[in-house]
Amino acid sequence: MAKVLVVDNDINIQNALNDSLCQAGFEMICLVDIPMILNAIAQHDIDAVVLELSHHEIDGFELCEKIRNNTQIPIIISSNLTHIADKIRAFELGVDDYMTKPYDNAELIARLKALLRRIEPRKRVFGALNIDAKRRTVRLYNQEIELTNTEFDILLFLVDNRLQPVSRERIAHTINAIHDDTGLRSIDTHIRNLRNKLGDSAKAPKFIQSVWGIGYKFCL
Amino acid sequence: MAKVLVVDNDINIQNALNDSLCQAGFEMICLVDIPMILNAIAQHDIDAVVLELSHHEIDGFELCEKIRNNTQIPIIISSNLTHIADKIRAFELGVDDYMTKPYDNAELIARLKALLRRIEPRKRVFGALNIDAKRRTVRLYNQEIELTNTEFDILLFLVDNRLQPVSRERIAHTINAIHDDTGLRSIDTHIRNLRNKLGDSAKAPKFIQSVWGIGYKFCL
DNA sequence: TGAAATTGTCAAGTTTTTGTTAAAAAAAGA
DNA sequence: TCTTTTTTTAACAAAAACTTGACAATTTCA
Repeated sequence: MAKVLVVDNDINIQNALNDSLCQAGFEMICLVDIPMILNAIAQHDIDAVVLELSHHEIDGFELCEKIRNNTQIPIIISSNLTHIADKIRAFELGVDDYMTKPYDNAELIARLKALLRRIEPRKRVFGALNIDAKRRTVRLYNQEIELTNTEFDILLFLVDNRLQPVSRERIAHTINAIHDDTGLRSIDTHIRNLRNKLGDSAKAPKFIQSVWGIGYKFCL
Repeated sequence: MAKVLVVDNDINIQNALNDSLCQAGFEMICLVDIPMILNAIAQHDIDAVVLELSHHEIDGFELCEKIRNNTQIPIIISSNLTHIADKIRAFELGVDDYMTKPYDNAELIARLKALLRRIEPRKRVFGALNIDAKRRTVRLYNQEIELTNTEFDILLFLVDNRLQPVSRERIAHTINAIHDDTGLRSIDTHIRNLRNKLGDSAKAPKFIQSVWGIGYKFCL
């Protein structure tokens, strides 16, 4: 089931949320340390974030920004701040929903579900292709396929931008924090190896399509 | 810009919403007839729906259901019903957001934007022509048309400067970071190919019109 | 009307980009 | 360290897209 990260240092709220979330079939973890939060998200270990804005130690807006720099993970704000300006600021930072306290946990869960059914986070299933981002495994026709790290990262990146052509530069960025703009052609080789392992071909692509002059796209 | 369908028979709200939406760069239409609503949505003519639940003539919940039977178009509820049960029922019917009156229109717009950026790409629609900038696809009469990169870039540039003539120099700039002012005539060829693919002609242009002595313009 | 300038069209020719392969380089394991 | 795996590079072939130039057609303006 989906795992929700709750960032709130109020123990009572944590407990109440935990009950509600568990009952609704979610898994919940609590973190209040920024590096740990960012790390957990980067590991694809989290499906959604419920974030208390007016935190004691953390600037919630700043944290939003940091999270959005790396991922498009769903974020729901839970806050005492009722001013429109705060809401709008949050939405502009890329937040998906904003609830002002006090609220009914049942509504939070309904909103969470509404958001998750839009995103379909961990379920990356495209026909016979099944990708588990957290475990970093790929199954094709229910049979596991062994990918190298780079191949997996490229596939995930393509899938998360499905139907959109992505340049070799952008692919290089995601698989290699530092890159020197040289060696973009090695991506062609990775794509070729990926295609081979997926039973795909350049001429009649089922999954990865070449986009002339741009790069590649996942076409499912 | 995105087109929002507002389903609310309160004239005051219609007007206020229209002001806010227009200012935010949205286009708005109002419909209160169910067949017309469903038809407009089926035509891919709408990007999002703002739906008043406690309508006099319409059962909002039922309409939600009908809409969801056909499409995954974003739906935001705007309602007097403040009970949790109503909210949850709406979310379970597939609604994306739920605002209880009275609310600040600025918040509605922030939420609308948050939703639309999840749903993805900006679409440019001109009659039968449908351009998706992010996916770099073009549909004419709901049928996809294959354009080369340059053709697509030119079309997008013309569309984004619609009704105003743009010179070959400016077109060349947008499709070619470095250019040497020679070979502007190749743009004529691109235009020709574009017109062919769009079923357009120089003599009786439907989309791309020649502006003698200047260049071309998108005339829709 | 007629000349000059501009645009339309088409068929090459040229350039750019991608596919493929093999081998070298780098990284990871043992 | 040595072996194995993974990644990058280089080279060539193939494919796709772009540009060019010639000529026809059109528009403008004197």
